[in-house]
Amino acid sequence: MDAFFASIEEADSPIFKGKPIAVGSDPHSVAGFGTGRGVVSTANYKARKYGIHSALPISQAWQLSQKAKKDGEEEVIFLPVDMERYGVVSCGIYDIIKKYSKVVEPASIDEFYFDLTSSVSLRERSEATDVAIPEVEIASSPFAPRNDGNWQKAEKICLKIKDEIKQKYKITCSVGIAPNKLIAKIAAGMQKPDGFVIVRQGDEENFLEPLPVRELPGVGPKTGEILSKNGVEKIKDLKKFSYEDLYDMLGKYGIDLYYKAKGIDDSELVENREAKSIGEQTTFDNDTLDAVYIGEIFGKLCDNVFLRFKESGFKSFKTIAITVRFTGFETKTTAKTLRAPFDTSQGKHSGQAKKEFKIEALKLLLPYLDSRKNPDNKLIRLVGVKIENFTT
DNA sequence: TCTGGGGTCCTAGGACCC
DNA sequence: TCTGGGGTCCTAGGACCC
Repeated sequence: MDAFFASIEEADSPIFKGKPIAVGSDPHSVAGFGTGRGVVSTANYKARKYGIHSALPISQAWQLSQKAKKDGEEEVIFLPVDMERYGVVSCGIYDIIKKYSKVVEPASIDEFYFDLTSSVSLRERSEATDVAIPEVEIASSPFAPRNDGNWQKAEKICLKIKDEIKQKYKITCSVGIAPNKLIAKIAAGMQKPDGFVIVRQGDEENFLEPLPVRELPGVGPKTGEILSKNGVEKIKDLKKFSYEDLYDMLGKYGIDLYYKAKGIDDSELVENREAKSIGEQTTFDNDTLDAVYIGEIFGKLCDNVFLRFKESGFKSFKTIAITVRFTGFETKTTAKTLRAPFDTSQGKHSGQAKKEFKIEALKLLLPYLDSRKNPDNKLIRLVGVKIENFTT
């Protein structure tokens, strides 16, 4: 999906239409200062023109908005994240895709992989084949849609899906059609927003070669830096190295990269991923060592995590982990795996089980509030709690 | 200058077992 | 006094993704 959160807000509230929007934490705009300490989740394209983008500190986004206002442009509309709403839309999009493909993998709240090899013949019998093929122009790209058999049927289905999503939710998405997930993902990102890119069997390497290596999923700032120091800027440059070279450079991940650079990816679609952990964390408005205040917030996090776990359908978990982040961003974690799984389903009143869980979690947190694990009395910026190792 | 919140996966070292 | 090799589980930290 394109600028998913911001697009939904824009579609839901006509008064926002055409205005610059940043969805994220509260900028705390008071008396001419933006003091909020979160980041931007999603900015729509209008706001991106101001230099506002995902993960930008909200205070900086606020500054950019103020500057734009001074220059006679529109102020940015800052909106809180409404996950529940986005989740509902995400499910609706899944349902639309599911009509056209038997195998759908939700990769995140706004990304889906779906397999059209098996459903193309299915669609011959149904409505997608009745859709007129719109003229699709991909500016002088060698990867532009062409007329050829099943690829064209796949193309029709994807155009239909794009159209249904646009009709129902008034938002756009970008689609990549390719022989595997790796290429499809990169292709989908190539022409955002409202993009549509097809990379056929055999074209994978030509498609990848000129792209910056950072375009490969999994190559982030650190790996990018290591690669850059070894003279790798484009995906093409990766091919100068044997996989032994890449293993020496990056460990096991180097082997992955060796194949990715050649466009090779045989990973299967995963339709139902089970959660492996459930956690919540909060950054305080002001760093603090106030045990009562921290305890209160931490207790709420525990309550939420416990509730979400009960809703998950799992019965018990084995590991509790807590996170503490100090002023200066130094972050510590403590985990404890219980001898017996923590059973939330039976044997006790659920209120009792929750209380016991909170006590266990609190035992892990407390040393950070006093000299045991915080001898310098550093102020705390964030606390979090997470559970993992689930059993049914 | 400041750096959210929800996750997944990997690594390294230590404890422990046979 | 000097000490292998295979394996599992656990903890802490880090890279990465949306």
